[in-house]
Amino acid sequence: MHAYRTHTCGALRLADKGRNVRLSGWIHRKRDHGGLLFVDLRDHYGLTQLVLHPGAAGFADLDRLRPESVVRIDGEVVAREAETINPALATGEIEVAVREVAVLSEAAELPLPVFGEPDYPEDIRLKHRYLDLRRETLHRAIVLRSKVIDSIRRRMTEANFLEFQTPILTASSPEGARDFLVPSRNHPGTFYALPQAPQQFKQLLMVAGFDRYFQIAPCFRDEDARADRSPGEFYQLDLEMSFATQEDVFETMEPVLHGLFEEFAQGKPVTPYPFPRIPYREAIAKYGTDKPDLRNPLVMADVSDAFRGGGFGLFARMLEAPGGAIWAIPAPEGGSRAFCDRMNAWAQGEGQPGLGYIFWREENGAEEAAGPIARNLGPERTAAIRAQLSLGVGDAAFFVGGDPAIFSRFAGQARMKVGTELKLVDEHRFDFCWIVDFPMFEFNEEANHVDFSHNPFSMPQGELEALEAKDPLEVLAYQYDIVVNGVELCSGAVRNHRPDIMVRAFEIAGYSAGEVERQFGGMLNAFRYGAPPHAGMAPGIDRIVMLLAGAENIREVIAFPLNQQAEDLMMGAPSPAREQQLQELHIRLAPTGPRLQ
RNA sequence: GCGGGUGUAGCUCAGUUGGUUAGAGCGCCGGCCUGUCACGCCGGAGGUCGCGGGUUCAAGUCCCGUCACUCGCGCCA
Repeated sequence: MHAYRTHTCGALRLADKGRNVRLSGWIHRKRDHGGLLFVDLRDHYGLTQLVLHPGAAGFADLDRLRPESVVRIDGEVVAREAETINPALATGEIEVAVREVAVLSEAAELPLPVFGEPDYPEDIRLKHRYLDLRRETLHRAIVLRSKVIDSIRRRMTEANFLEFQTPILTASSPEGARDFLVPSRNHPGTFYALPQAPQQFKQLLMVAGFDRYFQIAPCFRDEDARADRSPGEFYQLDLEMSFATQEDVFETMEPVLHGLFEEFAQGKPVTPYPFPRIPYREAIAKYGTDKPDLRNPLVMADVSDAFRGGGFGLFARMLEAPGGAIWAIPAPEGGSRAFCDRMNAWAQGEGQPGLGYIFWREENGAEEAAGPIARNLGPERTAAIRAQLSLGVGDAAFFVGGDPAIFSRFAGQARMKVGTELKLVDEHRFDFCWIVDFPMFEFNEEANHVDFSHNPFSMPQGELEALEAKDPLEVLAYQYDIVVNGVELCSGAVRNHRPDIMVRAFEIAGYSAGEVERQFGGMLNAFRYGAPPHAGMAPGIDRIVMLLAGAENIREVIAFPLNQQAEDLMMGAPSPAREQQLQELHIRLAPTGPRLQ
């Protein structure tokens, strides 16, 4: 007989009745009736009920042991009486009558319960992560993560991608985040950087002729955490394709992402491909954000014309300022004073002066537009707005005005708030879209010069000609994001593989050719010996799993996450270095730094 | 770095207008119990009300400061 088990705790069925079996696992829960003891034995695979009578060998052990102790038992599979069958359990038709018990590992009193999964403080959960991971929801989420990654590998390999490893100890790469640095022992005063992404290496693999690359790539960025962004490290499905256009990347990855989500969506519908492609400026205008949640059907509209020179003075004045605009958020079936007041109060809570509105109702048999804006604007203009937004009696519209560059973000929040409040957002869907045509440059007001708006290594649309001929702020890039349910999964781009175009692009952003050469000489040189046009992207693995697991927090899909302060409470990282280590690394700490005695 | 929220037993939380000895459920410890599966019943231990200061006859409760946790902003393509 095997040293620990003949079956797992999820395996036994009625057909096994009469078998002598050996099981090992954790004591999940005990129900002690004095003259009768039930024990739920748990392992990765499931739960099996053990039953013991007093005097049975091992009764005293199981009676005494605390939950989460590990035992091995020998016993006989017996059928349960009809009225004691537990339909909630896969093994619920049987139980194991225990003959013998071996105690493999006794558990001390638990710092957090495994059974029942009550809310527990994060710091305790993280400090005892191995216990937390035993709990069913977290255990399931980590299993899901493993299966998702397995599915990604399979799909990428089927699409003719090869998986590569790229260096962890490397040089600072051109992403904009703060680097994690690793001091060099052999080269005093110098540092490796952990990769923020394998960006340059994957491009070099294309230059090296490998055609299609992917990697489940660890990425390191020393930036602060968010609920959907773990501090320090995260994983991306990093990929790159040679001789590929933007459209080629979309066509290749849409089946992969669609198939992946469908496989794990548990019946929730996933956007069929081709996914919608929404230009950046259109996304801002319609949704107020470059990561729109398309489960929300509301689309905003520019209603400046209806207000220009009109009787509603506040908005009319805003429109006189250069670039001023008024946007409307339609609110079908939101046409009540109570709802409009509630939205207005919400806006004030968000630090806004308020949220203007019109709502349409029937009063004494006549249709009427209500609210202060309608009163001041007059019936003609109010009717024009209603027509433009295709609204009717019982509906409302909300208005945001000023400089769209400033208010668009809030308008987007208001769109989501209205959609959520009116229950227009279908939670049981995965809605994909591409955001395309990002501007190559933006104007940095503070520094008073033109900056790259996203990745400086993207290919400008129109290439060198566009850079020479156009206003830089009008140049678009072959740069794209993929968005699911309002979550930005990743961005990607057609890369700029032409040194001359790169030097010109950097020049526009105020960098000299010499500086570009100094900082990115390695990659530029590579492009001087025959580089294929190439493009790629890098969806975040943690966020994909989060969406598929329905998790609110990214720590729920990472086995051993750092806390919000980027500390590992279990292993005690970061920690001070020993004096000898510092000496070897040629490092002397500033007086404020922590010291290891 | 900034803003919001939270902080009372190991955990989740209640605690009235400032007023006697700060409570409940879960967990823990002990006892009883032969069909439970959130087993049940009885009993017990467990509190610097985050910390510091202030107001008051009296502070868990009011005020000021501070710390921790958390969500967001900045930052992060």
